[in-house]
This record gives sequence, structure tokens and C-alpha cells, in this order.
Amino acid sequence: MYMKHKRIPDETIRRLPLYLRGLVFLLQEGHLSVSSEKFGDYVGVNSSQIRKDFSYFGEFGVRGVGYDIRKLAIEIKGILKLNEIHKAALIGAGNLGSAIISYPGLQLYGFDITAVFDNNTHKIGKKIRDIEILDVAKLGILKKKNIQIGIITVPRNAAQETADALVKAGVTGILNFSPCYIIVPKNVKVITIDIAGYLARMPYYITAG
Amino acid sequence: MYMKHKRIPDETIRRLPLYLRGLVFLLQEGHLSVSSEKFGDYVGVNSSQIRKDFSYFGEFGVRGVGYDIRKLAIEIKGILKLNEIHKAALIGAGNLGSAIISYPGLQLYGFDITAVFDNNTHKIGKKIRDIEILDVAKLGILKKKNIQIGIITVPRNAAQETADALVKAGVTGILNFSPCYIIVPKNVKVITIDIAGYLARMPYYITAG
DNA sequence: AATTACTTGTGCTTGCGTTCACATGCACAA
DNA sequence: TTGTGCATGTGAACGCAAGCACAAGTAATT
Ligand SMILES: NC(=O)c1ccc[n+]([C@@H]2O[C@H](COP(=O)([O-])OP(=O)(O)OC[C@H]3O[C@@H](n4cnc5c(N)ncnc54)[C@H](O)[C@@H]3O)[C@@H](O)[C@H]2O)c1
Ligand SMILES: NC(=O)c1ccc[n+]([C@@H]2O[C@H](COP(=O)([O-])OP(=O)(O)OC[C@H]3O[C@@H](n4cnc5c(N)ncnc54)[C@H](O)[C@@H]3O)[C@@H](O)[C@H]2O)c1
Repeated sequence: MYMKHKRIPDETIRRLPLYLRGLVFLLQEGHLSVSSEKFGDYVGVNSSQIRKDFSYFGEFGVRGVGYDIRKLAIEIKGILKLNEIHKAALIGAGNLGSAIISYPGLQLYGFDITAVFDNNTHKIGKKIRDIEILDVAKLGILKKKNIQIGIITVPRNAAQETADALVKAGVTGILNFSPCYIIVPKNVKVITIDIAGYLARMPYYITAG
Repeated sequence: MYMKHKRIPDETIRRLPLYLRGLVFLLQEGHLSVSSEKFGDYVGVNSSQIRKDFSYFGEFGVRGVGYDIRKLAIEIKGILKLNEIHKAALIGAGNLGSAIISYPGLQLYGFDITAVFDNNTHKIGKKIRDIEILDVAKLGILKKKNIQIGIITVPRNAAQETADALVKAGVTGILNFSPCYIIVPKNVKVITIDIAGYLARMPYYITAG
């Protein structure tokens, strides 16, 4: 893959999964190629923004024609390192955790939740979607299983200790749904999704005055 | 409330719920006042960023002393229009929808999901957390109930039609969990949370090379 | 070969957001 | 009343991101 020497904006990285998803669905709808203009309308991003985002990584389109959807999707998968399956572990098999385990949408990006943990003795040993819930004390097996990604869906007050345990088990990427700031070594990436926080902005936007 | 004439950055609005949450939890831990430095460490934001964010709305602190947590929380609630309870409707009582209905964390910001809809005849009439699931065909009652906020947790291919129905029912703010771009009139605010998209960035960050 | 229609890739401008650095102001003590 | 310590509030500098506008390149037609 041809690579530019420029710094890549983090906002660009943030949009790439959105683009990839859009391309996959366009393919499913029977399209084979698309212009930046049409694609921009489809995913809700300005067309020159899209062209610029791609330009950081190479020249993926054909002037006067547009982009080959299949080819572009492969390029983006490569950039995001989504070419191979990524195994992930989920800690906290509660309401949200169960929903995420059952969510087929993660497959689109090549993710597979292959290990689930909890500390509730009533839940340990049971299964969700054919995956047995394990005792969180056995988190150490992630190293053996070579799992690098952890998803935290435990209550807020258990989030930091869970993160610590994940790091100890060799995890280098954490997706955190608990509404709190988590401290990790700087070689570990944490992405926190604060669902309630998104909703909390709504009244500001929709209330007159 | 004293108001500056400056334009307020959207990123500032995005951080306010985070601040409010941090303040509430600090209060629960017994603190009464906090400095921007300490608070910054607590929520994971640079301290001068915090001071600047507040400065768009007034002078909430005391020089040499810090911020009165209770007072600051009230100010932020006022800015975000979270002083009164906001009723919300949720469409799609599936895995994710059920988790969100059961989530107590929305109360912190004053949200109350008072109406739930689905189109599955097996679900209509049943209850989740004492809330009866209604037929989505009856979405029109939102106008009578004066509900302004809708939460979409239906499958992707039903998201746009659900949004259309919500808009028709008078909703002006939509929190959308479906992985797709939704088109609405410009007096309606849509916030889309693409959970899988967050996870999809992880391999880029944690993979060497 | 020349013309037309179309769309990409990108230099440049503009705008937005973050961080620095310090003057300002408060509290408390001597 | 003066001095010391501390933390806020903000102008100014910096850095990052978005969008414009057009040259460059492709395809199809005459
Ligand atoms: N439910 C939602 O829609 C929602 C929305 C936004 C954020 N969240 C956040 O996600 C997290 C989980 O929410 P939930 O509604 O699924 O809660 P839940 O109580 O249904 O589930 C939490 C699970 O974690 C387990 N657990 C508790 N402590 C543990 C520990 N130390 N180690 C391992 N497992 C442990 C519990 O046994 C339980 O199964 C919370 O932090 C919550 O704030 C939830
Ligand atoms: N489950 C997750 O963890 C998760 C994560 C990220 C995104 N999402 C997204 O959230 C949405 C819901 O996911 P889910 O896992 O809860 O799916 P689900 O299938 O469990 O639930 C969907 C619900 O919507 C109902 N429904 C379908 N069409 C409808 C219509 N036209 N009107 C009203 N109700 C309708 C169904 O009867 C069902 O109860 C999907 O768009 C999914 O992509 C889910």
C-alpha cells in the first residue's frame, strides 16, 4: 500500500469505520462503484472531507469515475488492521454486556467475543450465546488465549479494578462502557463510551432559548 | 446566570455532561470543593481546558480557592437544561433497548423513559420494568404525552422509517443506536452512537507498525 | 484528435479548539 | 496593613481540522 508521509488526523481514523460500514452496505445493495459526492450523502460526510481522508493513505479512486467499492473497502480494512479476526473478551455479563455479546454487528469489522467473565456466582458457568461465563478471577487465561481486546461492562465502581486486571492479563485495548475515567499504562488504549452523556446533551440542543 | 457573548464551542458542550457526572460522584464521595487541577485528573481533562470551558458561561470559581462542587453542578445543569425531568420514548424493545430501559444511569441527568414501542406482536402488551410495550403504530400519542426525545434501538433497515415516524409525532431530539445515517428536518437534532465503530478503531491503535 | 462531461486529489484558506502563561483576585497569617 | 501562597479567568499563540476551488486525469462521443 502506497503511504504518504503526512501525519494522519485522529478525526480521519474516527471516520474510517463509518466509511467501511457504508461501503459494505452499498455492496449489499448491489452497487459496485460510487463517487465521493454520492457516498458523502450516504454516510453524512462532506465529499471533500471524504476525498481528503482517503488521500492520507493513497490514491484509491479514478478521476472522472469514482471509487471501486470493493477495492476501497479492502484498503480501509487494511488501514484499520481489520483483515484478520480479532478476538475480544467481555467482563460483566449484565444487561448491557449480554446485549453486546448477542450483537452480530461486530462481525462486520471482524470481531469475535470469545471469552466472557463475571464475578456473580449465579452467572458463572451459565452460557450466553454458547459462550460460557467464566469467573473473573481467571482472567489470566487471556494471555494464553492471546486476546488483546477487553470490553468493560461492569458497574462503575468495579471499572478501574477490572481495567487493572485486564492490563495484567496482557490486554492492550479496552472499550469501556462504565461512566468513569480509567487510568492505564500509556501503552494501553482506552476508548470510553458514555452513553448517558450523549443523551445529556440533547436538551441543550432542542430547548429554545 | 451571567452570560458571555462568545460563541460556545461544541466540544465544550460535549464535555459538560462529563463534568456534571464527575461533580455528582465527587459529592457522593464527600467532597465539597475542588480545584480545576484535581478535577482535571479526576475526569481526564486538562485543567486549563476545564477553566476555559466554564469561562464561556460565567465565573463559577473563587480565585485561590477552587470550585464549590454543589454550586458548579447546579450551574452546569442549568446550561444543559437538565433542571427538569425529561421524558423520553424508546423504539425497539430488543436486546439493546431492554438494557437501556433498565439502565438507572439516565436518572442522574434527569431522564425518564416513559414510553416504549415495538412492532413485534409477541412483545406488544408485555412489560419491561413496569413500562408496557406499545404498538409502534401508536407513536402518535407522544404528542399528547409531550415527549420530545426519542431513542432508536430498532434494526438498521427500520431506523429511517422510525425516525420519520418520531418526527411526525413531534419529537425534536433523536438518540440513534442504529449504524446508519438518518435524514431529518433541520429543526431536529440527531445524535448517532455507533458502538461497533468505536471498537473498530482499536486494532489501528494497538497494532504495532 | 478534439470536445465535452465528469470526478478525483490537493494546496491553500479559514475556522475551530487547545494550551500556555500570567495578571487578577481571594484567604489567611503576621 | 502588608505579604505570601494559591488557583482562577483569559488574551494570545499554537496546532489541528474542514472546506473551497481548481488543476489533473479519465471516459465517452464526435
Ligand atoms: N445498561 C445500559 O444500557 C447501560 C448504558 C450505559 C452505560 N452502562 C454502563 O455499563 C455498565 C454495566 O451496566 P449494566 O446495565 O449491564 O449493569 P448490570 O448490573 O446489569 O451488569 C453488570 C454485571 O457486572 C457483573 N460484575 C459486577 N462487578 C464485577 C466485577 N468486579 N467483575 C466482574 N463482573 C462484575 C455483575 O455481576 C453483572 O453481571 C455500568 O457501568 C453502566 O453504567 C450501561
Ligand atoms: N445489541 C447491541 O449491543 C447493539 C450494539 C450496537 C448497535 N446496536 C444497534 O441497535 C439496534 C438494535 O439492536 P438489538 O441488538 O437490540 O436488536 P434486536 O433485534 O434485539 O431488537 C430490535 C427490536 O426492534 C423491534 N423492531 C423491528 N422493527 C421495528 C419497527 N419497524 N418498529 C418498531 N420496532 C421494531 C424488534 O421487534 C426488536 O424487538 C440495531 O440497529 C443494532 O445495530 C445494537
